[in-house]
Amino acid sequence: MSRKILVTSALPYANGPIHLGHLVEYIQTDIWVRFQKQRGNQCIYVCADDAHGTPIMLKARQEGITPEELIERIGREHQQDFADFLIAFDNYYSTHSEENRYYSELIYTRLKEAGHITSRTIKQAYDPVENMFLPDRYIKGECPRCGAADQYGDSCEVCGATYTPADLKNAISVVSGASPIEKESEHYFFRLQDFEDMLQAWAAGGHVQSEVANKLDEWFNDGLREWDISRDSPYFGFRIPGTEDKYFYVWLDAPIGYMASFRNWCDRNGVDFDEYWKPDSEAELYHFIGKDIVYFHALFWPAMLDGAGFRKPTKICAHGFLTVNGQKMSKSRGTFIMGRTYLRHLNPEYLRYYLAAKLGSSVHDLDLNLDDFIQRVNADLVGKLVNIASRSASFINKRFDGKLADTLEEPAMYREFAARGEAIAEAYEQREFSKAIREIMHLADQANQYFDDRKPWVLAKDPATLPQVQAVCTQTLNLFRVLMNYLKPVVPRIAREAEAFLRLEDQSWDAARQPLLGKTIAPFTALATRVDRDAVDAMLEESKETLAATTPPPSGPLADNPIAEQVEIENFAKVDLRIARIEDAAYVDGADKLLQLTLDLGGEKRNVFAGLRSAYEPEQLKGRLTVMVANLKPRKMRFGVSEGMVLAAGPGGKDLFILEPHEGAQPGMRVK
RNA sequence: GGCUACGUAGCUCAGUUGGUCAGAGCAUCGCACUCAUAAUGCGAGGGUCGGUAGUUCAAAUCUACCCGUAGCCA
Repeated sequence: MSRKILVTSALPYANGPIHLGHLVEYIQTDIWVRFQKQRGNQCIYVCADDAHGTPIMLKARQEGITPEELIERIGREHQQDFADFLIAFDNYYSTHSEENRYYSELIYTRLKEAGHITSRTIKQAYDPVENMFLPDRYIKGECPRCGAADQYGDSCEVCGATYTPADLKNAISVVSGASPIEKESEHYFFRLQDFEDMLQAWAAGGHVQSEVANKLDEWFNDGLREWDISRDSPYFGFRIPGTEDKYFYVWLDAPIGYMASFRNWCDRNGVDFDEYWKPDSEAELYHFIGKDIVYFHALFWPAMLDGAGFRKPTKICAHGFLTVNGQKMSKSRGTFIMGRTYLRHLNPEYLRYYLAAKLGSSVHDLDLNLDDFIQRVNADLVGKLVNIASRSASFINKRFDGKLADTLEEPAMYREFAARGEAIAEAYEQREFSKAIREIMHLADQANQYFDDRKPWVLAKDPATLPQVQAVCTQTLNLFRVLMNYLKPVVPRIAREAEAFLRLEDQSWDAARQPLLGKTIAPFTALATRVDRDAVDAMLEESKETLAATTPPPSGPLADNPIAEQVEIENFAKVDLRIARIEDAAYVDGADKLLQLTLDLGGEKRNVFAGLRSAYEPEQLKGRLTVMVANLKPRKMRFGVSEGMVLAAGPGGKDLFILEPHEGAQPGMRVK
């Protein structure tokens, strides 16, 4: 009997492009879904862009467009990337949709009515310039433990300390550069602890991997706490019903996006949504996710569903992270590879094959070793598998007009190949893709051995044995056909081309039980070409370049010191800037930062103390023109009175650069 | 810091409950073959299974500690 299965991959965030790390998950899910469909199950694969939250709001602002415009563009790019990697979603949607608003409000309302929502006032970091509350990642400062500069508000990347934004020294808002203040606000909370017993029972019921269950036990032992689900305006998201300026935290409506995307698909395909989501649903629900978001999917999500009267997931399938050449993906090494960059140089099915060959059901990280990738794809896919068809088809095409023999040369062997299908299917079902691939390649070895043993190239030389050649090659092509069928979820396009070559329709899993006999096949054309090392190198090179070009360094002058509030021109006019000649410059006794400058304003002389000593020798400055604030109120300092200031740029230390006018400017001229 | 994983031949990985478990593929070397996209077949070399100490008749497999790697700490 055919199963009903709804499958999701985690929703990619709509603020940047898909990279190879993302693709592990979509490829893993897609292979599993294609397998289920090939087995004859009703399997629906939905996904969507995760389109809400502060980062999207700010990125849109930075680009000078609306959040809607941003998520529309990113969503389009995501879908194109997925399509080109042969990820076959049944529906790809967005969390910024009416269906999602509906289900978010519905779930929230039901949770609230059941008493699972509370509210209270909390203190939070607030940007007084931008008038917005700041997530931890939007506050930077010095680590309170080790003093490292430029650390985020939640933890220190240098020493690993964790803390709250209030602990940071010299904290600034990344958005405006202002010092954050603490401000109170009412927040809404989801009482996760109400679901502790239910979650413990659920987690013990085989719905998560053992490693994940361990992790959950740890969390259970710590005790579950309520979850902050509201954010204050301004926020790009859904407003919470019954409030004026509170929004659902993006992580509340993101998983609900699974339902919304499915609902959207149901409405267009006449399928009953409730059949899949009602509490006693017989349909299966699988969520493929990265191990970093287990918390949301194995605690909050089942609790929300349970509390709102929906079914819980059948299984949470968490996978590990992708490393490249044994290390975290790195921009400087060129191993932070975008999906699009890969596609410009390499065949998507090769990545699918390589990842499948290494993917199991555990949460282990997996490594894309590029040397191994080249060898593996060339040896397995081209040398072993496709070669089986290539070497046997040439005889059938040349000697027998493309016609297969009427009987198999070794039927027992064929039956054995067909019988292995169940074990391979079981490996796919359990998400042990690497095991399935090992099995398939082991069979491919046997097919090559068989062909070698029969030596059709020898038999073909003697007219008496020529008929045996047809039998041997028919046997071999039949073996190839079985193997290709087993590998079809992984390399759908190659499999489709193989089907075309064998003049077959789209093959179900069991189709290969019946051998192909007596039929005429098409001429063989190359199904896969070898990976060229130059293409891999070019991809790495391009990854270095595009990242250098497209992603501005996170700490540039504008990021470190954002542009200040607007001022009226009258305010600017109050500042009297003049060209001045540095007539003399000298060190100041007892001051390690200052230089004493004597400035000539074209008649009038000024004495100015400037903090330039770390960057300039007095001799470098003498005789130069610069710009000074001429009407600055004189200020008495320990070393004398400073009558103005010169203009310079830079963060300080050696990096200070005084302004200098173009040729022709005269001391005393006003700058405006 | 606490916790969770992981550390097996040059590379990528298998190794169910401790007893032919020291393996596979690729890479390397030798031989064979020439049908095939120089693709295949046969064979060989290569690891004291991160380290140390235990439990046991017996440990890659269990325990403790240490070293290294990755992640989580809402």
